[in-house]
Amino acid sequence: MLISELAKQAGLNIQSIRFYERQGLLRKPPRTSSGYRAYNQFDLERITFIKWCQPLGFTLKEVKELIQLHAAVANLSSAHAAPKPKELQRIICMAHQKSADLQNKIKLLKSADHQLTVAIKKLQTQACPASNPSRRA
Amino acid sequence: MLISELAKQAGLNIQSIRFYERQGLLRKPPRTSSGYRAYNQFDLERITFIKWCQPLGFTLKEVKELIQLHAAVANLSSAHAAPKPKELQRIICMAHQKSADLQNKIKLLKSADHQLTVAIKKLQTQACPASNPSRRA
DNA sequence: CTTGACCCTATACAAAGGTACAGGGTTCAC
DNA sequence: GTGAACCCTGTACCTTTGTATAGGGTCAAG
Repeated sequence: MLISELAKQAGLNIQSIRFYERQGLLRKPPRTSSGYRAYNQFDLERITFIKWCQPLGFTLKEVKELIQLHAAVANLSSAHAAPKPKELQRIICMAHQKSADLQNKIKLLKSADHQLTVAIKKLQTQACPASNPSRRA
Repeated sequence: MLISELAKQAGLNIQSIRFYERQGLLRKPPRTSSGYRAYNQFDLERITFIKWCQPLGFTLKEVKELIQLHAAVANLSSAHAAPKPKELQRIICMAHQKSADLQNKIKLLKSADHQLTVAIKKLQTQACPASNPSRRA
């Protein structure tokens, strides 16, 4: 799969793919005889993962860490090339940190949503003062 | 309150305050006779609000919209200067959109956190294979 | 009446995350 | 064998969200 095909399937543009490669989020792919990047399904999945992470508020740097984390877990399953204990501890620590961050963010978002919901109710009372829903609903 | 006092109380630097003013997130404050910006408690609260919004993933542009929203709701309470119906509808619509965004984001974050938790468990099994907690815990 | 700690404007720079363009090679169909 | 549609590298540029710096005015203490 050449770069434009990957871009099309992943829904992002060619420049961004090369940018991700420079940032170390995508591997340096093998090249065809004429020097064209040759991608596979794995690269597409990687981009899908990156695009999933971003709206969650992870920076590309953090996504890179998550990819390492994922690789470490995958290695457990494949039962070879397990990381050294120290490295593993670092990854676990990072994962805990990310989890705590996520939970905190969830809490804040819930509170924000609650406040927003209250605000909407107030606004709607104002918007339709004639039809008071509390009377018959 | 001069700008450095506000900066200190709000926990952000002077340049950022002027930047927010340029972006329309803070009002253009009245000036002293020598041209110094004169702030009050309202400005401090505004900054507190901005800083609360940011970790929730709102851009400054969105925060600006939320401020409009908040102003609209505040006007309801003070029972004067209520916005025209059309404007009010627009604000309600925006609020609904934001609420939907928030709920979606919460869902994604929960799913992400779940996956992370699973990953951590797997890693910990690997990290301490000798002490298997499922045996006695 | 000078010195230090403020304030002002304007402009430049920074990091993140892309996006576009210039200048040039490759491939394939006609 | 030439034109369109690809690909390459390198570099420049854009937006967001600030931070820093230059050049200069203000104010209060000593």
